Amino acid sequence: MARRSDHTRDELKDMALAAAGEIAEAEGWRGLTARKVAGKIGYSVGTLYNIFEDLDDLIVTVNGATLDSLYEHLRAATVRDRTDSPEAALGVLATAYVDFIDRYPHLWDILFEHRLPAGRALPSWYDGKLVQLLGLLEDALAPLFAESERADRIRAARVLWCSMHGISSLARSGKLGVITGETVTAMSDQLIASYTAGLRVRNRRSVT
Amino acid sequence: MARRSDHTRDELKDMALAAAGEIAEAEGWRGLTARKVAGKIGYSVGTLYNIFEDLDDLIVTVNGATLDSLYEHLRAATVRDRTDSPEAALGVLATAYVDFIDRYPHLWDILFEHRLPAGRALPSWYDGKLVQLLGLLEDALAPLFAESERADRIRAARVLWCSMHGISSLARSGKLGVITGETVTAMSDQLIASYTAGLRVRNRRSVT
DNA sequence: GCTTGAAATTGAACGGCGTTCAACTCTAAT
DNA sequence: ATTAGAGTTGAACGCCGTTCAATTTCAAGC
Repeated sequence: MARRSDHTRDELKDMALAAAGEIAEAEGWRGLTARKVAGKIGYSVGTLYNIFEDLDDLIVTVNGATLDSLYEHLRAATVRDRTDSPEAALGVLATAYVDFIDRYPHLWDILFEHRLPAGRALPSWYDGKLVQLLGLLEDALAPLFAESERADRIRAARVLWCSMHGISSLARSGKLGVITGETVTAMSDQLIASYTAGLRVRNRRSVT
Repeated sequence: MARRSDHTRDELKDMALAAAGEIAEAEGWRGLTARKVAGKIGYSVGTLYNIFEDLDDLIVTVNGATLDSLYEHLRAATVRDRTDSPEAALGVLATAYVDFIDRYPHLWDILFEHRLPAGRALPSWYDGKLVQLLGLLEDALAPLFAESERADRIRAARVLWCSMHGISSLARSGKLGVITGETVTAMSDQLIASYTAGLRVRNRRSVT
């Protein structure tokens, strides 16, 4: 019931985000509550509402951090495993993507399962982080497109992004029937192989 | 507070499902509560818990009905719009799929957003409904595969199913950047065109 | 027709949730 | 020293899912 000045506003925000991430990863979506986050950082729930608009705002902020670390994870993989074909580059990204989900399954769940209440839009910085991620796919796809086909390349990157998301999402939710880790890999391999083969044909480039 | 025998157990179940569907479609995921469903059918929450194990059980049952009507919607479309190529057949399915989401957006949301608590599995009938739906895709893809390539055909159907789900899901959640209805169509068209083109190339090689 | 046991139904109660806000305490500028 | 304002608290509100003792009715056996 008083000013403490143990931490600055920014420190508080970072602490809350870290705490929320830990709770989410430990207990999943259903366990992430305002009271728990507040308790974990040693403040009352009122203080949490002084930092964040509401729980949705907190979760969206957590998701922003997850997007950042996903980007970093994928970028590191492309740097580590250099490739000489779009197929191989996409394979590296897909592997890293699955790997990320394996490492932070609940953070990934929250990233994509959380929905703002009707009528509320994601903050504007969300788009930037997305563009960054899609950029990795666009780079990988670049050899398949001419300079003038920018729109096609962007669309192809989005399609692949969505498709990978769909495979992972349905697999994780158990809504694809009996699924193993290998099934996911087999499906993403199949997706990349066939989709890029199709792009090559349609863009009239030789299959190498 | 007594036996009423106004309705049989099955009638009650149907009424509850219908009520839940209406509430869900009207107010979305966040508005679907046990008390509201009970109120809408004129019974108390206790009775609801006599019919369903818990809210998750009710939602999963709702989702079963949604899967049925999605199947019926897609099947009707393939019967209505006869086609002569896999590409066209998949186009019809994709259009019907988008159409279904447009008509029952919240039911579709709940179908794919709801997750059972950790450790609980979907009921066994769920798989059957899924197989039925995937069957539609397998049929559409049939001309692209030899009789002996059944596993490949099944996998291709699943990949397409997941991909369409990914596109729709990310579009609906606003997690794809600025998205219009046309973008979704453009992406699904692109997916079908390139993916099938890729399948044609790859299967021509392996078959001949 | 009466008795009786099983099944259906109720609603109050419990603990937890997100969210609000009056009250309080401390900081910093004057 | 005073004071304006920002930080902090926790009780309170109205929801939520879920449980269960109590109550009422039905149907079967007599």
